[in-house]
Amino acid sequence: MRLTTRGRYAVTAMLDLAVNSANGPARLAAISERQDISLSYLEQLFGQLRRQGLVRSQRGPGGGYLLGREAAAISIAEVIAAVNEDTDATRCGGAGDCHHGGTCITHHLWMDLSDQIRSFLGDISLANLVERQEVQAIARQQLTASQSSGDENRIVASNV
Amino acid sequence: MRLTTRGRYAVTAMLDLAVNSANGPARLAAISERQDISLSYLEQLFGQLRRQGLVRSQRGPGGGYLLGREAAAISIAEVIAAVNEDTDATRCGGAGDCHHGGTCITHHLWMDLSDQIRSFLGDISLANLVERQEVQAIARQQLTASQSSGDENRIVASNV
DNA sequence: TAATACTTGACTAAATTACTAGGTTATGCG
DNA sequence: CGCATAACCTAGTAATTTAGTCAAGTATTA
Repeated sequence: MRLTTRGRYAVTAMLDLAVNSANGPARLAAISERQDISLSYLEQLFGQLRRQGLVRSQRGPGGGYLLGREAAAISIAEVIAAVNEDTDATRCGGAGDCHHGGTCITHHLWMDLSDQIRSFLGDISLANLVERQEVQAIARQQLTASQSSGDENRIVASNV
Repeated sequence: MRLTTRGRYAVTAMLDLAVNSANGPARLAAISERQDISLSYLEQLFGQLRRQGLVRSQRGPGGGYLLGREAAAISIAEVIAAVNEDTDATRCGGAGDCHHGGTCITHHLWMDLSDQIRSFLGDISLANLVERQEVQAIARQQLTASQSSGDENRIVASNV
């Protein structure tokens, strides 16, 4: 499990898609504009997302992308894994002969830790994020109505 | 929070240190040999770890590194953050003016997700890992005693 | 004082990221 | 039909990061 801005772009775009594809496919150009991500870069990412079945595409005018499954059935872990090529080539390619003869305990350990993270992110769905986003948006609107400062108030439900 | 092999190296080395510094400082050369990580690369990583107070160094003959705090008080999140330079420069540097005037909801969302991961990894300590490692080692020994295949049997307690 | 061992900095090859450019297919509509 | 629209594909590229080397230091202790 690798976690970089690339994964963030993917999650961001998928979230945008989840929100904006309710009535018909969403165009990459629109997502690009809304989220300020390079269109061609999005095309690359969505190519990978499509190959993983996370999105479906509709070509031609009026076309665009739709979620491959319902938002509740798409986990953040899947999205990130889809664009990160999962290069888990860890020294000993799972064979366990990575160390001076003995099996490397370290490798196992990290693999397990990695699994923990994967399962953690696997429990968060796009739907969860949309939900949270709406909660945040409402909270923000209410906040804006009562005051006008530009501070960064973190009003966030801390459990996903 | 970035998660790459660099972080894995750091966690691996810190785990080795936790195990092998019980009776006196551990030399980087020994860690390098045991974990098969380049000595000079380790030096870089430990420079950062030391600056964050995660390890203490003892110079001269018989010197080496010790944990900066007890293993139970060092989280995986800290170790990873220490070597990853925490480049969380996310488009809008926390100002919230990243989008076409409006605050980018996406940014907030990702920040929160990132916080979730951070707190998750923050709850796992080096001591937890050592503990698990020992459990695994015992399980492996027992396994080896009963059979002699070279398969990858994952006998792992799934809760950290 | 000499050996040991950490410290620092500069430097490098390879990989990855983020992005651009330019083309090709498919599809709906006038 | 033909044209605009959109996905799709490929190649290349600058910037950054990773992973590592090399070569000098500096501090400590036997």
